[in-house]
Parts: sequence; C-alpha cells; structure tokens
Amino acid sequence: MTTLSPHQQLEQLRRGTVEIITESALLEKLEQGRPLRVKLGLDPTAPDIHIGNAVVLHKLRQFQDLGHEAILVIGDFTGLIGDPSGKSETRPALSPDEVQRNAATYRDQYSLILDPARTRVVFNSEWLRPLTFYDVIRLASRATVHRLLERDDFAKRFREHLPIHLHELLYPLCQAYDSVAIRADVELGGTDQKFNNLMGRELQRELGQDPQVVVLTPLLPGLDGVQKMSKSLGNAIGITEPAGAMYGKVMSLADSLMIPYFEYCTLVPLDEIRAMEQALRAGDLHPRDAKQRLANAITARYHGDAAARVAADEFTRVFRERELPASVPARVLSRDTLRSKGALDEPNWVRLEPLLVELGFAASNSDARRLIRQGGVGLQPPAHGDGGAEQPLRLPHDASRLISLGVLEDLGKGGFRVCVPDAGPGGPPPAERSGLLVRVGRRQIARVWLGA
RNA sequence: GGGGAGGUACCCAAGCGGCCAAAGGGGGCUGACUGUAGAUCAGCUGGCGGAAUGCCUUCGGAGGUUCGAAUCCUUCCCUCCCCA
Repeated sequence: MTTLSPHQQLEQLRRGTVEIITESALLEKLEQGRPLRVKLGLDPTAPDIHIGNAVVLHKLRQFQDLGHEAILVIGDFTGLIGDPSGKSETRPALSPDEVQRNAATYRDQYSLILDPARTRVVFNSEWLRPLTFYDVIRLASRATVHRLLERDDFAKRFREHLPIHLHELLYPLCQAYDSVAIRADVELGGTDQKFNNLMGRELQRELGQDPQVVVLTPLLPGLDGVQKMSKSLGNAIGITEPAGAMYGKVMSLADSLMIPYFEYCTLVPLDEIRAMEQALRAGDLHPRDAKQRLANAITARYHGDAAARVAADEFTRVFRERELPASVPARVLSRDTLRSKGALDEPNWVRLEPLLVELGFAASNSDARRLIRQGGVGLQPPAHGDGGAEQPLRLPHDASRLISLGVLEDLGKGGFRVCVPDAGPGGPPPAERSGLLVRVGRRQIARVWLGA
C-alpha cells in the first residue's frame, strides 16, 4: 500500500475526473486502509485503446499505483443487449473458448497502461448467464420504468417516439448487478456511464452492500471535435499508432480542443495549462506552438521523448517545408491482380485509376477519376542518380511534363496510364527512389513497383 | 384488438407515372487560402467507362399493372401515434 494519507490519495485521484460520487464516501473507503476493488466495465469487442479511452485507464492505473486492485469486467453477456447509448448492435454470444482467448487479449492490451500484477479480468457472463427468469424478474422489480427513463438516451428516444426495446431497459440493471457480483468499492467510467454506474450504487444498497463510489472521467472529444473519440467513427488516435501518425493527428486537431487534450491526455501540470490558455487568448502564444507542445507531450507519453522528437522533425519537414517524408511506404503491386482487372496494358504500363484503387487511395475507379480531375493526384518519376528533392507533379495540370518524362501516357478523355518500374525478382525493391511515387492529397503516399 | 401516419442514397429530407442516379441541407473528399486548425471560396460525392442524349445497380422485401414505376396495385416485413 501507499504511504500517502487517505486525504492525499483523494487529492491525487480527484485530478482529471469530472465527478466523484461521493468524495466523502471515497475518503471513508480509503480510510479503511485496504486495497479497494476498482471496477471498470468494458465492451466485449476487441480492445482498441485510443487516447480517449486511455483517460479512464490512466485513472485506473493511478488507483493501482496507490495499491488498489483493478477489476476489468468484460461485458460479454451484456453484449447480448448492447449498450443502448449508442446505435449499438447486439453481438453474438461468445463461446467459452473465445472468452478464454479474449481474456488473454484484454490482459495484453490493457497492460500497455495498467499494472498487470494488480489487474483482474472477469467476464460478466459468469454470473449473469446462470440467472433464472425468476431471478431476472426479482432484479427487475428493483427498478422502475420512470427511473430508467431518466437516462438521457432513453428519455430522448421516448420523447421522439423512437423504439425502445424492453430488453434495453435491462442493460443498466445488468451492469449494476456486475457491481454487486464483484462487490465493487469503486466504479470508474466515462461521464456517459453515470446513469449505469449510479444504478450499481442503488442496487448494491438495495441488496445490503456498501454502495460503490462512482468516479467519472471526461469523454475525450474525437478529432472531429464533435463526437466522442471512437475507432469506429474514425476520429481516434490509437495508443499503438506510430509516433509520426500520432503526432500528425494531434497537429491537425481543432484549436478549440487543445486545452481539453492537454488536461486529459498529458501530465502537463494544470497551472501551466491555465497559463497557456491565457497566453493563447491574449495572442502571446501562437496556437501552432501550443499544439506542437501538445503533440509532443502525447507522443512522448506513448513512444518516449526520442521518438516524439523524430516525429516532430518529420512533421516540420513534410508539412511546414512541404518536402517528402523521410521514408515513404514501399508498395509492390501484383501484376496478376492488375492484369485480372484489365489495368495492365503492357509489361509496365498501368492504368492510373485502378492503380489508385489498388493502393487504397481511391474507393473505385470513378472515385479515382474524380481525384485526378480535381488535381488531387501527384506523381514523381523514379530518380535516376540523385535528382534532389523534387516535388511530385500534379495531374492533370502537369500531365505534359510527366509525359515528356516518359512516365505518363494520355489515353484521352481524362484517362491516363503510368509506367511503373519492376521490383526485381523476389525481395524488396532495389534502390529506395527507383519506384514511382504516387501521392493523393497530403497524407496518402507510396512508392510503387510492379511484382509478379 | 380498432383507427391513423410512415419506411428514399452515409445522415436528415424533397419527390408521388417519364425531363429521377433521384431537389435541398449535413457529413465526406479534392483544390485555393492557411498554422495539416478554424473561417471562407470553388468543384466533386452509386458503379462501370478512352468523360456517351451509354450500360448496370439503388428509393423496406417479394410479386404485379404499364411502352415506362421511388411514384399505381397486391402482399409481406418494420417503426411511430391515438383508442382499448
């Protein structure tokens, strides 16, 4: 256990939370001087930790560092319902095998932030599945429809005459029962879990347990600044993403998100953050510089200082100075695949649209055509010798130059084909710059060769 | 159980026999500008395609009427409202 006094622990734990229900109850628990059981409920989906859901994990880690025990409750059974808060779909029940396999996955994934020695992973099907219908009715009798309809999303749907299925109402109850089953002292969650977590408190009290303390952490807005961060919404920064990508994503953040991100995703002291906020408002601090510091802090947290510095340099070089990245992903495309799509005209001449599709830079040939027409596609011919850092030439604007360089052929009506060099037998492509550089927009870039 | 209103592209939402691949808005994408931000402006936004007054697929599902259907008919599925 920690040597910190209960008050000091509380002080630490308070930081970065939105609400603790109640602080006095937490203090009482801390004063008992025993390791508390701290619960965190998780979706049964494959874990995809991003800096958004990392917020609550770091909080949990803090509990662990103070000597408490983390219990990850995987909602494999509640997954049958799907948390009604989202436009969730129900998921098929997991087989015992899958459960076992997943348990390992969760432990691995969460070990990136949590202390494995103080983490227990449990699945709620363990206690929810055995309940009989009788049990369920008894359980359901503990809650009223009115109480359940207080939940924002239920209330909203009710108001708007959108369907609310009966079993959805059971979700908060199931989750509450989890707390009973593991005799949770504390339940952690994002603010969107407030209702569910409070339900746990109520149910525990009903059933004669000391009610859990609810600790709510903020929901981190996603990169779009509108919705909460979520992988499926494509607005997330994954904690295992490469440093460069992480840094870049932070830099493209809306200005209005900087301060919240500083607060929730970094360890920068609060008073420094306040100072920055002031300076920004006063115009003494360029937002770009503040954002660079943010990008640095976040990247360093997951990749270390050195990697963060490299990412920063690379960023400056590519986006400020508009040079090519230090390393461009190499892609060797299969002749067979291209041929089967009718994209390969002669041994090395490939139609541009299917090429972009093949690279994943365009969704369809039509999409590719649109990109080309709108000047979104850039090509840079392979360098013979050292050609210096030439910029990719834009299509269709620079078509004539590319044609004179012998890498492009105009098929008329906006159609093009390009000359893609050979990758050579087997192995990786030869000299780095011998490939055709293809770029769409700023981010999508690859050096391309043709293979078998 | 009775009565009524609905289900249109990623979302909202017009259309109610041909000029509908389907108005408008949102979102997304590309370009200009810039700090890879925001705001603004321009273009694009089903697939195929050597940019066709071209072909294919799409308006809850399945059939049907018609030269022709998102639009009319039959039937099935789903949602909401009012009454019980």
